[in-house]
Amino acid sequence: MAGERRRATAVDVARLAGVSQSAVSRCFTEGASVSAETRSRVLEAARRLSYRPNAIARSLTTRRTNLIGVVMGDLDGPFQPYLFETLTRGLASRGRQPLLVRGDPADALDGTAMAALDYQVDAVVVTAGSVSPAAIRGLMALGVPLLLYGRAVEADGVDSICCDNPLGARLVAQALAAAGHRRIAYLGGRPTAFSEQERGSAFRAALAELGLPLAAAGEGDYSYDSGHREALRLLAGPDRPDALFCGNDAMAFGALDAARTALGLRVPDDLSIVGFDDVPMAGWPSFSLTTIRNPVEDIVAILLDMLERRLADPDAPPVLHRPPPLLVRRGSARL
Amino acid sequence: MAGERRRATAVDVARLAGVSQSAVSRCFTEGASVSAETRSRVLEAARRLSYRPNAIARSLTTRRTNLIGVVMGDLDGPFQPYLFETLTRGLASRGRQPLLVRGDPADALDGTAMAALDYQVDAVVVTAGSVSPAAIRGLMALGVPLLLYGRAVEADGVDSICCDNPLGARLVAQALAAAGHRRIAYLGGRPTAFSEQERGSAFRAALAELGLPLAAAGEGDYSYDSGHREALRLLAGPDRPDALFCGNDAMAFGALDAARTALGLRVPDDLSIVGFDDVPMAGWPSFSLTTIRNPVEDIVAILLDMLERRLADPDAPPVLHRPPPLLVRRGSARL
DNA sequence: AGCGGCTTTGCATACGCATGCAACGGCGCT
DNA sequence: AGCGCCGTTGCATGCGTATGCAAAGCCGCT
Repeated sequence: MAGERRRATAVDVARLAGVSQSAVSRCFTEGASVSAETRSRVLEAARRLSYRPNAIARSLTTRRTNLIGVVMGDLDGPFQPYLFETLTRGLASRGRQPLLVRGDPADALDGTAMAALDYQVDAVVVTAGSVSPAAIRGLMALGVPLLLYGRAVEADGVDSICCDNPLGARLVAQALAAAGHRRIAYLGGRPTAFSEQERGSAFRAALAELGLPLAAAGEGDYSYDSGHREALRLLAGPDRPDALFCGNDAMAFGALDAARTALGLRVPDDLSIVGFDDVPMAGWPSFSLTTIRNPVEDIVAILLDMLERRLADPDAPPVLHRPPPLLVRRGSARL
Repeated sequence: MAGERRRATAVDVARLAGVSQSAVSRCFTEGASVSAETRSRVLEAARRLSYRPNAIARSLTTRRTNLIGVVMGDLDGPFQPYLFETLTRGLASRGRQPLLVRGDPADALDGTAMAALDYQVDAVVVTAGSVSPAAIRGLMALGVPLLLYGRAVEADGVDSICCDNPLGARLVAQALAAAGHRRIAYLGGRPTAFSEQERGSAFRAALAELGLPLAAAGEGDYSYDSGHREALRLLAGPDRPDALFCGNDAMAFGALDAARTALGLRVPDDLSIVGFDDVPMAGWPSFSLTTIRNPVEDIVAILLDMLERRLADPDAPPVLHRPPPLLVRRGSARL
């Protein structure tokens, strides 16, 4: 019963059920022509042999693996796991298998990573924030549908969805200005990240439009540690900023800890801190982080629809979605 | 160049290079017999056609997919992503592809989850904390090597590795008692989880040995929210505990927030809080959580060795590892 | 009874690759 | 020159499944 050395094949089932291998195959193929009696005989035989169709062999003839390559970077911060969780659940619920492709280190996709694509994935979804443009081109050259999350690219057969970063940055600038902050600082993430490029430049532009200078600027890497470190630097000087906008929540948490614990500042009385993403942790009382909500669930839902559409018609025109983010007011900013 | 409708096959490469398909295959097979000249001609042709061997087709004949099924539950807490990250990196570095199998809901593996196993994974690694014993048996019946993380099971062809939970729980009990705590409470995780069963009973036993009563007990589900909720309940009564041991870090964070923010308690002066796992966040100043270190990196390293060993010899005797955890003293407990 | 149309079935083949086997060629040896 | 050996190559086949095609069976109809 347990631990057969060799898994049963369709031929084994066919023999047991007294039918041809084709008949067995048809019993496991949606919409194939089989009589009710044959089907039940076959299914019974299959059950007795614990037979399940070999997805690998099947995909060889159908030219569909049902595998979706998911390119992602580190799961270090709180955001990536949240996104990954949502995405893989969604894929599973649509009957697709996520196949992990590790990215990030050096922003390039090395051999090990690309090896995953040898499994003939039906499509590739890129969620890693900083995959180099060269790597993206490499993926495009693969001749496989490509879905990009978190960046906007215009190219044939490439769909992308990316929260409206500039809008999010503007919302923060306007809210801070309206609340009377005058010495506003910005802590950016990894400069190679698309989201950083959009958020940083839009925030600067919005401040300029409002007639406010940028009091100080730091460069982190989207990690808690970098947020902590840069906040210490930005807040140490004489003209301490009265507000700090961080490129993501993880850095905002680091900044929050630095401000309160290391510098003894009161948040939001002495300093307003605003993040970006609204990860689940942002709502924890320890942080109560005011932030921009990156509507992950909505985005993933749309992404999955885009995926199905693209799989159904590889030649469909490329699509770009930019869902709007939202300012979530909690306790870390005086707004 | 970009976006060929059909990927090049070994036959295409063979034609271009003027050799047989076998020769092409051998050029991509480690240790096969090919002359230097043929190899370079073939590799050049392969490059021009962007040819990469089809891993699916290859596995059909080699009977090895290089895919490792990874059964995991939610990535909600801080621990699972940390573990998953470490594990998938390790797998990738050994040239293996993780194929995700979603578990948890109802502790069972539903059809969608099992479908992943139709891809002929070479082995299955279970990391989900609460997969029902029935589901485990189902996996064993698959006839595929099974590696269990976080639980101990004795069965042929099943290896397991699991941090020494009883030892961890004892360390906490002893440290709390030695520091003079007398009203010690315990907040357990999901009762169906193996780790909870070990931690809970060992903690109770250790307290009893030390001659201390269990001041109060709560039942959470390993989530931050449940930690918050149960802490409020446990700490509300008249004889407030002076120490609280939580079944994992996530619940400890929730308890910490509840104690400090909602109840206005000073930690560790009014109340000591100890967690289990030592996730990266535990070191953040906001929490500075005293906790038991679950040596994830070491465990994954051992797990990967066990995996290789098992793949090399499916009939090797089963192995059980119980690496010892360690008490990490930070600021959340008066020890 | 005879016929056309529909459903069900099996046969044969293809999917892309790895590999056993035999054939071939070059080499050093006697 | 003749022999045997080894490195290299191609041929043929098999992995487990899906599917086009034709044969077979069944039905209701005239």
